[in-house]
Amino acid sequence: MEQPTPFRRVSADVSFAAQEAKILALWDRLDAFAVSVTSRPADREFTFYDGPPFPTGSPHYGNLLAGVLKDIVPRYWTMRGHRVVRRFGWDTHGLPIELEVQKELGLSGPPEIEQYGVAKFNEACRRRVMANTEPWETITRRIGRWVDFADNYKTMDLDFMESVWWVFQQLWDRGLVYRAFKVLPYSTGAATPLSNFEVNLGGYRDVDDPSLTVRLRVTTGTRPVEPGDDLLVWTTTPWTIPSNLGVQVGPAIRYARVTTPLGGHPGPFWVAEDRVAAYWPDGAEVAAVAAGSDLIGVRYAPALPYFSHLADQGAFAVVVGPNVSTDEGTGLVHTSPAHGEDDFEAFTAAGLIHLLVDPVDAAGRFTAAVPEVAGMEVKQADPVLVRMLAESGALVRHERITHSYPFCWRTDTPIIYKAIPTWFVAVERFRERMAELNRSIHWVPDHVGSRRFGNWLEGARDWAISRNRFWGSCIPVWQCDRVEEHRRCMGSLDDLEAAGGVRPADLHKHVVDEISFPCDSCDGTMHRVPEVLDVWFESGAMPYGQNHYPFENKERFERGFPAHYIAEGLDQTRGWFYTLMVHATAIFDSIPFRNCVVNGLILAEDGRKMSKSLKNYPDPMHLIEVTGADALRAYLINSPLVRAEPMRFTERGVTEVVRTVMLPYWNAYSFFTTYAAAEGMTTADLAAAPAAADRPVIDRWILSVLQSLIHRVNQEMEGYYLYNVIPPLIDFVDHLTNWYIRRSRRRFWTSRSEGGDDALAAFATLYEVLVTFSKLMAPVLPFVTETMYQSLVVEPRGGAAGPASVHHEDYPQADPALIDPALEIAMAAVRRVVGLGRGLRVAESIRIRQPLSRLMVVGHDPAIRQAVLDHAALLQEELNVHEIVASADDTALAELSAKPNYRTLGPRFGGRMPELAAAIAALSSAEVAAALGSGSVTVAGETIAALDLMVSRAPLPGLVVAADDQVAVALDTVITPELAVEGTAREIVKLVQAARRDAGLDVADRIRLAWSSPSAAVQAAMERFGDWIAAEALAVRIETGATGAPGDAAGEPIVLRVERVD
RNA sequence: GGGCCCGUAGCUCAGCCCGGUUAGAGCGCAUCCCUGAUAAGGAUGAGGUCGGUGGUUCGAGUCCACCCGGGCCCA
Repeated sequence: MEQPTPFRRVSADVSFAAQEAKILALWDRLDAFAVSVTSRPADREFTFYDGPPFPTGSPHYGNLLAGVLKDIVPRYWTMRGHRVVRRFGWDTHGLPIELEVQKELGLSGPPEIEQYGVAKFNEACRRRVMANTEPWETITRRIGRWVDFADNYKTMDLDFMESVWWVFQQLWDRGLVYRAFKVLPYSTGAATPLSNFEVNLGGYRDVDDPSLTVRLRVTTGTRPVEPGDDLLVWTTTPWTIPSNLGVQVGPAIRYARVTTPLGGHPGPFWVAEDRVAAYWPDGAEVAAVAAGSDLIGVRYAPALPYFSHLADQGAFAVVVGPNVSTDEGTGLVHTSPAHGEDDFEAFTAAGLIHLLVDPVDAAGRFTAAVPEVAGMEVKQADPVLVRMLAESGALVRHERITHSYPFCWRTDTPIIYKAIPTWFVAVERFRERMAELNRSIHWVPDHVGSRRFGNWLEGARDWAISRNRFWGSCIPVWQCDRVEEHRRCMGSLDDLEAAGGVRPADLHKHVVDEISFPCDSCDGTMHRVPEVLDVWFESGAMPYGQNHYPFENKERFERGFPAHYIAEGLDQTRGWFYTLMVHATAIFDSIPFRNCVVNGLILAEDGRKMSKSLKNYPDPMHLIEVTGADALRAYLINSPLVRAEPMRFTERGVTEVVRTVMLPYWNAYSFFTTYAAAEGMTTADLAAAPAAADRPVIDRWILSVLQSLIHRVNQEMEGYYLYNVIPPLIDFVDHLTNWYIRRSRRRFWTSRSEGGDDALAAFATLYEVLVTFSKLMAPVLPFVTETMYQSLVVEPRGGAAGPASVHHEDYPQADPALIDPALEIAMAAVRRVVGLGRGLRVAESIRIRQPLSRLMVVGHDPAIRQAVLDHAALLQEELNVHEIVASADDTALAELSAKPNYRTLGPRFGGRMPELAAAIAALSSAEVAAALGSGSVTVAGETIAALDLMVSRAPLPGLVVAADDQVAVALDTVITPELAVEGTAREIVKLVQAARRDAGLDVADRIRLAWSSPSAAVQAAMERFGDWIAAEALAVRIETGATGAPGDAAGEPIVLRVERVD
C-alpha cells in the first residue's frame, strides 16, 4: 500500500530517449541555458571559443563529438561558479560554397562568374550558405549541447568582417604583410591557386604522361663545357618548355661529358654520371667529368624560341639547384620559374627571378605569346609542343610514363603549378615566438601540442592569405592605378569612409570594389586589389570578429582573452589552432587559448572513413532516438578519441553504455522511489535521519566512496582529462548497485516502525548519493541527471526556493570528513572474500540458498582479519553461512610459496636476481609463513623484508579452499540435517516469492499462503520455519490443503497458493 | 619523402610516460547462480607469437633502432 510521499514512483522500465525529450522541453520552459549563464557573476567569466563549422552537408559524428567536448567542459565550469558564454559560430565564406553556387548557376569558373555579375553571384552565396543550418541546430540541441544559436556569429556579418579588416591592418602596420609571386598549386578548373590542404583533398591519381629528354645547345661554355655541347634535360610537362629559362644542377653531383651518340644525335652530351647507364645501357664513352659547381654559368640556346630575347638579360643559364637528385631523369633539371616551386627558388637564389615569364593564362590556356598553341589548355598543347621539339631536333628521347599526379578536389582537373601574385603574412619572422608561447598552452593530449603543433610552428612558412575568388572577406588594400607601390590599407569602416566618402552596409567584394578615390601621392586613382582572404584568416580572427573588437566590447574582450578553453579535431592543427595562434602572436604577443582538447577521427565500424555513399555508419539522429544522447555522449568521451586517437564507431558500443551505466544507474533511482513510495518517505523523514557519521558502516562506506569519486572527478575535470571521468563512474555504479543496494535492500523494506533510524539512515544515504551523483555527472550526462534531480529535489521541494535545474547547482566538492580510506580498503577486502566464497560454492555446486555452517578466512594481514570480523554479519548473509572465523595461521589452508618481488629487489640486487630468485623459490611453506610473521627472512645471505616476497597460496588438497595473493578462505561443506531443513525453507520462500510475482502482487501486499506436500523435508521446514517463511513472504496466515501442480523446492515437491489479503 | 599518432583476446579498448611476478576490462561465446531492482543482476570458464626483427637489461607489451601495416597533417 502506497503512502503519501513527494517522491514519484519510477519504473525500472525506461526509454531514455523519451525522458530526454521531456527534459529538452523542460529546459525550454525554464530557459535553463540562459539562466545557467546569467546566474553566474559576469566578473568570473570562463571564456570559450567555438570553432566555426561550415554549414554544408549535415553534421556527422565528428561534429557531434566536438560538440560534446564543447559542452561538457563549459557545463562543468558553469557549475563551478563561472559565467561561460557560448556563442555558436558559422563559417560562411570560401570555395566550397562558391563552387556549390557556381554549379547551381551553371557557371564554369571565374570568367563566367564575372560575366554573370559578381554582385549577383555573391548574393546567391549569401542566401545559399545559411539555407542548410537547421539540421545543425536540431542535432546540436538533441545531444544536449548548450550553445547560443540566436546570439551567434557569422563570418559574413558586417561587424565580423570589419574586425577582420582590423586584424589585417594590425599585421599590415607591423610590416608583416607583403605581396610577391609564389608558385602555388593551381586549379585551372576553378581558376584559382589552391592551398596545399585543398590539393590533398583532391588526392593523387595515376596518370599517363609524356616523358621527354631534350637537348639544349651550349652557346657559352665554362672550362669543361664546350660551346656546341648538348645539355640533356628531362621533363614530364612539355607545356613548360616554352617558358624554360634555365637548367639546375646539383653542385656536388658529378656530371659526365658523353661522346657516344644518342637518339640520332652525335653529342657530346652532359648528363649526371649516375645516369649515364640509364641512357646508354650498352655503354658510353665518357670524355670528361666535372662537378655541378663547374657547370654554373654555362649558357645555352632555348629549345623553343618564344622568349629568346631574354638571353641578353641572363636567361638560359645553368644555376644551382639544391634539390636536384639523380634518382630519375638526367641530373640536369629543366627550369621554368613560373611553374615549379624549386625552379622559382633556384632563380630567386641566382638573382634572375625578375626574368620570370608565364605564357599560361588564369584558365590554364596558352596566351598569344606561344602562337602555335594559343588558346589551348596546357595538357592539350603537349602533343603539339612535342611535335615541334621533334621537328626542331631538340627531342632526344620520347617515352610515356605512369606516375601519380594531383587533381583539383572540386573541378577534377589536373593541378598545375603557377607563379601567382600573392599576399603573404611573414609568419617566418615570428615563428620562434609562436613556438615559445605555445609551451604555455595546456594541450590534451600533451603530444599534440608539444610535438605535432610545436613542430609545425617551428617549421612554419610564410602564409599565403589571398585567394583569387569572390565570396569572402576582402583584402582591405587599395592600390594606385599609376604607381603600384602607392597603397593604403583600411582597418575599419571609418577609414574607408574617410578615404572613399562612402560607408557601405556590407564589406563584400562586389560592394567595396566599387569604391575608389584619388591617390594621395600622385594623380592616379586608388582601386581595391582584387583578391579575397583565405577563410582560415577569418577563422583565426574569430576571437576579435565575434566581439566586433576593437570597435565594441573592448574591455570585455581584453578581460577574457586568451580563451580558457577550445576544442576541435586533430585536423585543425594546421587549420584553426594555427591561424588563431598566428593572429594572437602577431597582434598581442599572446597565446589565443589556454587549454585545448583535441579529438581524433571517428572511423566507421569497418575501419574506413565514415562515408555517406557507403552507408557504413548509423544515422546519428536515429541512433540517439534509440539509445538516448547521454549514452552517446558517454561513449564518445570514454574512448581513444579524446586522446586524439582514431576509433571505430560501433552502435554496439553505445548500447553497451546503456547497459553498463545508464540502466544500473536508473535502476538504483527506480529502487529508491519504489521503496520511498512504499514506506511513505518524506523529505522531513530524510532530514530526521542520523548524521552521516552516526549511520551504519555500509552507509558510511558508500558515502566515503562517493566523496572519493568527487575528489577524483574534480581533479580530472580541472585537468581537462575527460577520458578519465567515465571509468571511475562505472566503478561507482558497480559499488552502488551491486554492493550498497544489494547489501542494504532489506533495510528499505523493513517498515519504519521496525527499522527506525536504520531505515531512515538507509533512505537518507541512498537519497544523498543519488542527488550528489546527479550533480557530479550533470556535465557528462545532462539529461538523466536532470530527470533524477527534478524528481528527487525539485518536485519534493514543492514551491520552495532553490535551483530549478541540476545545471544551476554548484558542483560537488569532496568533503574530507566523510572519506574513510581504511573503511574503503576493508570493504574491498570483504568483497574479495565474498568473491572467493562464491567461487567455492560454484565449484562445489552448493547453491547459495543452502546454508552452511562455517567460513574460515586466513590472512596474514591483520587489517584483513579485522575487516572480516567487523563485517561478519554481512559475510554471513551474503555467503549464507552461520559462522565466520578468521585466522592468521597462513599454513592452515594453503601451501605457501614465494617469488621475488622484482620491483623492489631488482634495483637492489641487479645481476644477482637469478640467484635470489632460486633461493626464494626454494623456501618452504613454513619458512614463507615465518617470514610473513616476523616481517623478514634471510635468503642467499641477504636479509630481505616480507614485502619483498610475492606470496602465492595453493589450496591444500582435501579441503574446500580458495585463495588469492592475500587471503585463503575455506568453506565447511558438511550439510547437516538441520542445515538441510533450513535450506528447504529458503527454497520455499523463493517459490512463494515467484508465486507472488506471477500473481502480479505489489512488493508490499500481504498474502494468505496455502500449501501441501508429501515431502517430509518440506513438512519439517514448514514446521520449524513457518513463522520465518511467513515473515519473509509477507504472509499473514499459513494454511494447508493447497491443490494444484506442485513446484520444486530443491527436489522436494510442494503445492503453493497465494492470495492477496486486502 | 617528412612530422605526429596508432597496431595488445573474435570485436571495442585499458596497460606503455616512470621496465618487474601469472598482460587486464567490456562485448560476444559456454556453463552456472541469484532474485522484495526481475524484459534486470551476478559468478565461473574458454579465448593472446602484446604487428615483425634486432638491441639495451638480471628482467621488455613497456626503453632504443630498423622494418611492415593503418590514420592525420604536411611536402
